[in-house]
Amino acid sequence: MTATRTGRPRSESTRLAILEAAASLTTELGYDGVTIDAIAARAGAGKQTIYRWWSSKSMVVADAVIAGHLRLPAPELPDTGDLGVDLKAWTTAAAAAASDSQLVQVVRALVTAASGPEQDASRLYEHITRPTYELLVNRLRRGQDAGQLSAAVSAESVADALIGTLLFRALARLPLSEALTGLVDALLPQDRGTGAGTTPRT
Amino acid sequence: MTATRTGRPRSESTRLAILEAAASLTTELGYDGVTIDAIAARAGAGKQTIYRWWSSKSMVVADAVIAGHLRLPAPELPDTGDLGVDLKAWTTAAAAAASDSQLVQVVRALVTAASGPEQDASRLYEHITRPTYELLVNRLRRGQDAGQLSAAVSAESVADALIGTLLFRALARLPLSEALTGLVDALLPQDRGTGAGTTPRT
Amino acid sequence: MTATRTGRPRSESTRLAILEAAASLTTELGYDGVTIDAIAARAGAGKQTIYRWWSSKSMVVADAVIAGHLRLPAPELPDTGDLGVDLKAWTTAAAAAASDSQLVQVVRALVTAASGPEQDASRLYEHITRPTYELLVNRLRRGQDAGQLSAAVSAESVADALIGTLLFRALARLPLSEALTGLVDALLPQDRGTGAGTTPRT
Amino acid sequence: MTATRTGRPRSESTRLAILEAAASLTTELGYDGVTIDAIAARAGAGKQTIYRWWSSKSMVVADAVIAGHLRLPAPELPDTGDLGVDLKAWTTAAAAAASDSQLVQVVRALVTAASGPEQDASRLYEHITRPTYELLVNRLRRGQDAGQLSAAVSAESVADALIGTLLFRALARLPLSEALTGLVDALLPQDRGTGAGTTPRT
DNA sequence: AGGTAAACGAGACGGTACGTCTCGTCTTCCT
DNA sequence: AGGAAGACGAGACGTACCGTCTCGTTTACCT
Repeated sequence: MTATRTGRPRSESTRLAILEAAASLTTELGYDGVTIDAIAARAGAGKQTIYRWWSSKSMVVADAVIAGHLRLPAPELPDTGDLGVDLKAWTTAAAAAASDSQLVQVVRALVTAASGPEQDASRLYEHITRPTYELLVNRLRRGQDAGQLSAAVSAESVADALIGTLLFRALARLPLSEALTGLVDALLPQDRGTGAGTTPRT
Repeated sequence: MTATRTGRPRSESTRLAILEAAASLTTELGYDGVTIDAIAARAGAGKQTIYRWWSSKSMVVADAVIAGHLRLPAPELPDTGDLGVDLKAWTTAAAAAASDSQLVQVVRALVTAASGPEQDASRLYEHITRPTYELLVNRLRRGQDAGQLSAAVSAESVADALIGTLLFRALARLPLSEALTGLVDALLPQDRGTGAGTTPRT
Repeated sequence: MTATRTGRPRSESTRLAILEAAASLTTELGYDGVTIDAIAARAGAGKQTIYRWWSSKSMVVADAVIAGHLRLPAPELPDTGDLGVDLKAWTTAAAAAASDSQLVQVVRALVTAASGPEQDASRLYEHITRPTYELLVNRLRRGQDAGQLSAAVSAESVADALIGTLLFRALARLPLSEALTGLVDALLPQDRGTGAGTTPRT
Repeated sequence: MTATRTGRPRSESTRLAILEAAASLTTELGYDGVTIDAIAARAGAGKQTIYRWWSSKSMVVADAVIAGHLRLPAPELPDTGDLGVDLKAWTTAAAAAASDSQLVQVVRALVTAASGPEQDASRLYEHITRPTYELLVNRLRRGQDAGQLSAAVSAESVADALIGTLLFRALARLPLSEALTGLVDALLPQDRGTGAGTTPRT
């Protein structure tokens, strides 16, 4: 029994223009550089229109990410049947993403946004972090089923370690590739001898 | 051949008062609630005196952390000779720290500060991140020497994974304890059977 | 074809509150003691609202003068038919005004304001100086028509001399009354024998 | 009983450098643009040295004027024996000075400085205004003795009118030449027919 | 067709904090 | 003791955004 609303309906084109503006401004200036005024100006919208539908800057940016207007550093994770090969592919893609300063910019924006109200943070987690996280966990579980990863280890913990390493070294501006390769090697001991990662780093 | 400086020397007491004020305001109001004006007012200093020595709010707070005016979530890492036991201790301390919202607040401040100019970021890394990182790496290396961790894995990668997991789950406001326990178990397979972590999480 | 303005219209009550605040602060503290911050605070307005409509402190004060919120040292000039009598009345009123330090304060503010951008200066001239100037010139012309002032002299020059004398001696903090009386006597020779001004000053 | 002062004597070269710096800065930036810091920097002096010997910015600038480091708009007043001719010469020189924007700048600086403490103002009057004023008065008195100006008029009032007109029209940025010419014509009626001023201005 | 109601753009509003500027004082070393 | 250097507390400056508040206009649904 949805109350039949009267009055002018919400403008879809304005909604899109606002998300688009938020996305491009975040990419260009980083999260802190984005302002509601600038979003409104670029979108050709009134500020009130933004405040009518979103509670804060962080929610606008979060929605822009969720709606896909902001390209996200979500490395692909194939499933060739060989977990080691697949994780190396993910590692390579992640390292590439981390070397793209615009993507890192967006990550920092999301970290900052996630520092905001609990409600905004969980919305971001649900739509952004969790999909990647569950993709990893599921692939790891299939690897365990195939005997490529010990069934005794926690797939979630491995996913945490992979994503955490990615996040830590990206934020700290440290080289990423060897760290992830080394981690995969440490977790998949039987993979010995196939990659650069087998040589302990100095 | 230090250039003999002339003019009134920098006031040490003012420097300390500013760091103290920055620390107490961060604790009370959180990072976003801190303003340069408030720091200056509480420290009994002029704003210019702050801007003369620090480039931004984040650097003042970072210096307060470095100088120890703000307690940092730096979990202790003992060396009992048993790497598994020591890492579990570190894990427990880390989880406790992550459940202290004030400490998490400070971490977020540091992440923000690390998003600034390269120079500021590396200063932070040198003084804050690296000590913890190297502590972990060294302990892990001693564990490898004692045969408690495979000599084939990269100690750095393991440290990255531990710190990364801590950072990721703290920022995402997810429970931390099991993730770290599970990771330690995964990395020290011979430790099987001694902890709660052996039961795969659901 | 007035451009149809959009957006919230300018608040008249705020405009008045700002002018009122500027006027009272000038009277209380003198021109130099007035600050934009104080005007905003007393008017209950934001600073930006002041800067949106006025280019500088001096223009706010000038507008307060123009709008009549600040009493101006504008001596009355009657028209009794006898130019000598009328100018003596103006002289007396001017001398009284010049002995009021608050009024002199305002004059100094206006001189300072007139030192600013050409546009501001001419606005002040149009609204403040010229009315007084033209009043004098017109009265002098009627005196010439009545044969009380030589038709050969320039009425404008006489007005310049009167106002100039007033300005000079007020700024130099010199006694004003005798100077103006003496000037009137010098310009209206037929008025001989009626005033104190006939006795040369020592 | 002159106390024989001990210690290092005041540096004459520094005193001169400060006055020189004050003069050049006033010319370049106008009175409001001058700062004690800038004077100190340009003079290669410490700020304390300035504050030790002068009470305020206005006194430094005033001293610079008095000491002749700032060229003043002091028109020459010859004495050919013909008062009309001499005043016309003065008028011409004054008009030329008023068209020199740097000189007008200095005049405005002095007006502002004269708005300061009574003590500073009278010092300025004594050294700057009065010499010019007395020059005029004396020349006018000699004109009266020669029968070229009515002995009944007040020489001081005429001097006030001349200087006042000059000041007024210079500050109001109005053309000066005709105003002064017209005034001279009005005061020296016997001068009829010799100058452009006889034609009433429109 | 006219009326009602909500969303729209624009932009002014009261505020807060910013980072800069200048003031007049203070502190150090040097001459 | 005077002087150059320059840090200090204080506080005003003019700007940038915030989130709110009118305006006039537009676009739907409901008589």
